Amino acid sequence: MSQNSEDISAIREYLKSLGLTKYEALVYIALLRVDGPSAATEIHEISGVPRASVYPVLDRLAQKNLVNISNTTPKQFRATPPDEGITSLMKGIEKDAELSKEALNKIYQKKTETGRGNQELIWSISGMENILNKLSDLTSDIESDLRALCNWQFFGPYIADTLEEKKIKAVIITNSPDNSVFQTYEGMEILIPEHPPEPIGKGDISGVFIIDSKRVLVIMGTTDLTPTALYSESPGFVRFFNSYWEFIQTHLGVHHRQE
Amino acid sequence: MSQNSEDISAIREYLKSLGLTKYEALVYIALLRVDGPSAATEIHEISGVPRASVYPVLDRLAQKNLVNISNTTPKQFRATPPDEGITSLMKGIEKDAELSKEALNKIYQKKTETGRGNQELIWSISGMENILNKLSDLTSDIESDLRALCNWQFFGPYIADTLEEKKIKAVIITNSPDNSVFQTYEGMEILIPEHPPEPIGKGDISGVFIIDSKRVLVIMGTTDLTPTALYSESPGFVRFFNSYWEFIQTHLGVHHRQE
DNA sequence: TAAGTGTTGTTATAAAAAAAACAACAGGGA
DNA sequence: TCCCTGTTGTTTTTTTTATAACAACACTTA
Repeated sequence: MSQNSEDISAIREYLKSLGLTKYEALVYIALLRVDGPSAATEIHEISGVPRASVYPVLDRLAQKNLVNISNTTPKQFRATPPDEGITSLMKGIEKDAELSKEALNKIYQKKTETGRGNQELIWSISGMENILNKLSDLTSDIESDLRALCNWQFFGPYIADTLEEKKIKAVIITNSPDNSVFQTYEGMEILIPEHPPEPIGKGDISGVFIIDSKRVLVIMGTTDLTPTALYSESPGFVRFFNSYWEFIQTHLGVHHRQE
Repeated sequence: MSQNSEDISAIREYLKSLGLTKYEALVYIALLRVDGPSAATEIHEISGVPRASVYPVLDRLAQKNLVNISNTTPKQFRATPPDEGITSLMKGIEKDAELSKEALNKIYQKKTETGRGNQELIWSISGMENILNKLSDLTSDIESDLRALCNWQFFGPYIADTLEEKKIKAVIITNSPDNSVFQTYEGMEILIPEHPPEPIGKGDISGVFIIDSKRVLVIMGTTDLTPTALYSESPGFVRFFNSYWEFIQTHLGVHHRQE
């Protein structure tokens, strides 16, 4: 067995997300490593979990359908295969997700019609995943047009994919990663300035997305730090980035234009 | 607001499955209840979470994409709509589930071919969900035939649905819930004894499933207790329930036969 | 057959970690 | 000056981990 402790730590983190304690994860991993069913003492030896603690841990794993028990003397324990076990765990979690969604929507929907509120605020979003989720939400609600300034590498293919079906008019100012061909659709225009503004030119995870001329998402990040984004419908904010975008379009010289 | 503390406790349990602490759940629920964005002090008042604790909680919720922050003075906080927020949470969990499945399968697969092991052991399965999962696994792996003795109400439609496509020969001894028509398929035979054995006759959650004449699942439960099942490939176990089943078939008199 | 030893399963207790709860301080704005 | 906001530190509570102890059972040996 070439299993090392780094791998086991990583697996433990994944299983922690699925609701397993450290001991539960260690015991389940140990059972998956052995050939056939095992007794508690053997599990203790392989997993490093104290022998007396192994018993309640195995009971909890059985409740979670990750272990089967044969009531022999000594008891024998067998791991549920990962595909079956993890699927079983996920079923329970998905059910709770569904129930919480319903219950929370009941609370939230009472407010939806009344609170249009606060176009004036600027919202921070942090973490690449959260940012991409927001971009996804915005593009799914898009009505008429998109103007963007961004790295093609990080955002280009996604935008082309997403907006092609809707026939949304899009103008993208972007860098040229190399002389490769851009995937576009009719109605999508690509502008490549001779001297792209610095974050774009440097290949950072940056972008300005102006949706329907009234909503703006600005992504500010570098390839080595956690990116942050700002989102707002505030007219001042929109105006600022509108003019920023227009400035880039008109003053930095367009080196290449592709439709 | 007619929200009571029972509802909030239930929602908290669901959200706990999704990895939220008590305070995180309370704050998110509070934010969903208010009209538009709120300041930290207002959240404290509505949620009952101590004011000083609200800040780190809100930071963590923002990391989880459940809250957006506007860095005004005082800061304003807004809840992500439940659909979007829960979906976002689930994405992370599903990713961890997938990663753990892959990593665990790597460990487990090294053992699959070598360990045929322990047809002799009898495995206990407890909880209706876990039992149904096992039945599902067994029926998806079925090769030639099924004999069963069970309540039609609990198991009949499932079996008919599942095995119809495979054209598996099945013989089911069951009770007659009333004079309703059984859903069957060609190759599935229904036997209804005049005096069904007691658990079956009483309508308990009981059943004997003999799969391919070499694997047996026995479900023992009543409608008011948590059911337990036994599963084994042990020849002795299989022989016992084979003969039990044959005895029922030949001695209790068949009152009705339907193909 | 009885005694001794080792194993198994269970429960209780102690220690550590995480979450909840509370206290206090500094800075900013009215 | 007072109040609010944001932050940090400390204490308490809860949960998990780690350890200790006991009873019962099984096996071996004299």
